Amino acid sequence: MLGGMTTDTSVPPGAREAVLRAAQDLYAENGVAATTPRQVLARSGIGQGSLYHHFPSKRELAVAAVARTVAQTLASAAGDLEAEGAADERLEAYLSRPRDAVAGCRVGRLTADPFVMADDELRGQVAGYFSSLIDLVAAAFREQGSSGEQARDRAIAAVAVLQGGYVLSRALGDPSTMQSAVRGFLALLGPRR
Amino acid sequence: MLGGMTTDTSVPPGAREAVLRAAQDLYAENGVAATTPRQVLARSGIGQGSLYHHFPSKRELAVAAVARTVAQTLASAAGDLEAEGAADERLEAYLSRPRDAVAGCRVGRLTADPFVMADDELRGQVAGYFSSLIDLVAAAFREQGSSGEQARDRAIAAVAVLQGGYVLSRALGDPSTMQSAVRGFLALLGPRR
DNA sequence: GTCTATAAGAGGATAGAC
DNA sequence: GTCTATCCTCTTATAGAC
Repeated sequence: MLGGMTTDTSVPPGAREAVLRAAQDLYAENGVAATTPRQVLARSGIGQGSLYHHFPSKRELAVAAVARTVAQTLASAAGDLEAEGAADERLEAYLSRPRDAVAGCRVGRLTADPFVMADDELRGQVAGYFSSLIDLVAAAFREQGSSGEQARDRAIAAVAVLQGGYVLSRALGDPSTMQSAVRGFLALLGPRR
Repeated sequence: MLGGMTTDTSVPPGAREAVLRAAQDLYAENGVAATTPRQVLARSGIGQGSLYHHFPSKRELAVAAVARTVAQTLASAAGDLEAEGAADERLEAYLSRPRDAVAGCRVGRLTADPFVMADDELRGQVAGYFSSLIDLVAAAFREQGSSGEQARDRAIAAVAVLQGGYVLSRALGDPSTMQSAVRGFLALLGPRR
């Protein structure tokens, strides 16, 4: 094989690629509902009709672009959580890794997006992301010694701290708020590891 | 005095009141950006020009409606956090109180709203809410024995768990996810109280 | 496949009668 | 103060030439 297809971002541009990347970036900035096809065209540099040649509607574009964002974000998390080494170190590495907190979470913000929440498939993509992420984190907690229900509650709390950290950093315009949230959570977790 | 003015919701309707309440509800459902003046008119039952008689623009309506939501939500939190009794019990009561988690946080969701984030005053209202809320929670942690920086980190983590709990409950369409997040956090907090 | 031009509708706001 | 009617712009999507 000559490289994966779903998440490879280092490929010759191409119109379809350019459109998808522009859409992903614009969704990260303003969400799906507020992003117009015109904006996607302008940023990707292609012409009017070309967008509708590759994607029949705004909705189909959103499905494709959100799928990529979900796959990329999940792969990145798995990279930390399924790395080699002790489970507690992997958890700490994942939770405290650098994040552009003021920009917000590309997936989490979609839970407030009316266009996404009104569409079953888009909604399902977001649900799938968090379901998988929680499973990954819960597996690490189980490995580290927590058992069953406790591991799952801790995993959900951990992912919530990150998502809430994004919300607070964004609200306050302060990247350090995410760090405080993670530090506060890890301190509680720490003593008994 | 005959009752407070800023947050009283039990007052004769009146057009301005009806408009504000309709706007607050619609913002909770779809956000500010996606809520049209037409929708506000339809839900409040008033006529077209009447909206613009009370509020010069969509933006001014948003400023007034968001101010009310912030004041109400903060007052509700203060009710729990500044009640009588032990600080740890007030914290637990606040964190585990019933919430419509799948609906999302009326204030937190605004951090993903492009209309809000593009406007300094609206953005400032959201920042003020979280700043005050964190202060309230941090005060309780300090009272309960945590000191200085640790109390603040814990407060930020606690508020993040709630905000992230809303995001996860909404993403998964499952109210129990908020409960798991809070349970996971309280379990870590519990042993050393 | 890509472009320019354009149509149908919704969004935000205003005019002016009552 | 409240209503109906209306205006202009932007959004989404399509048509059709190249």
